[in-house]
Amino acid sequence: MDSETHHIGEVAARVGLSLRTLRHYEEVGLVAASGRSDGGFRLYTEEDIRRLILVRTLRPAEFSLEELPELLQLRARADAGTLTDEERARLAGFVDTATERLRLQRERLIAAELAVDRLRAGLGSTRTPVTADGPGHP
Amino acid sequence: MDSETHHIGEVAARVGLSLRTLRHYEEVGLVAASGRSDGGFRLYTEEDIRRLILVRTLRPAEFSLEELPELLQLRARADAGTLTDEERARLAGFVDTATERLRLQRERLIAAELAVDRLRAGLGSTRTPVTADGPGHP
DNA sequence: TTGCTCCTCACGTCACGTGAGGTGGC
DNA sequence: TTGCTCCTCACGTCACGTGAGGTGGC
Repeated sequence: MDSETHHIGEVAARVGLSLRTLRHYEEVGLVAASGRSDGGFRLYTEEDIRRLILVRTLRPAEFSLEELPELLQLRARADAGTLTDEERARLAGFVDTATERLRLQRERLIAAELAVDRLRAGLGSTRTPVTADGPGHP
Repeated sequence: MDSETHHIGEVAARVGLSLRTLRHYEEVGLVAASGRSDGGFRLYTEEDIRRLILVRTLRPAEFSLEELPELLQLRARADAGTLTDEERARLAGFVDTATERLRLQRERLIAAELAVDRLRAGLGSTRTPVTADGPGHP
């Protein structure tokens, strides 16, 4: 069961990452396709895809591709209920770091939205070199 | 008036960018210090600093350092009320692009926050390798 | 005069993008 | 057999980080 596999193009489209990004994730040992076809095509399982989605989802927390494997491993062990005290502390550290970074991102996002709103407002003041007639070409 | 200038260290601290970033922005022609001391120290005016803050604020909209000068120029002309129709259209394009990107960022941020919340929840289930006694070494 | 701040190279890094040239699969 | 998809190099890019070696300013 669960022998359903998928080619890289389909996976890239589904998870919203580029082919190059998927290959890069494999190069650096973050997410590898579980198998290969006889011809050498990468074959991704649904499990692989879930891992890719989790990685993509966590990216705004700005973890490097190098530290994500440990985080994913800790998460798996947490789900399995097999965390040691030390691992629990490590995972808590990741969560704290992520939380703080996301808080910062939210602040910056709000500031950026405000700035763009002001830009749009500046656009609104239709003040093309004012001649006798207003704007609006009938 | 307004002859108040500031050294790069003070500016970096105020705007929350690194020294290297400020120098890089000057290298690529995005924001240059208006002056230099006799000894060659960069001297930033309050106007320079406002420009830096605007750049930093707009960064979540993912404009490249190369396209920001045009955007800032258009904004200045919008404020001055001297936009041509073509410039107004360009600026509107920037605003639309920015708006869409920020919308995406917000979506991703929310997804990331949820994922981190789930990670934290996984931490909560205190289930260290269950022997007869619970956790907590006295 | 002592530090702390600043300077200019210039190479390194991270996360991919972008062809170049070649093959697999329905 | 024709395309479309995939493959592996391998160099390029963007936005800086990180010393190395040297000087300015209160």
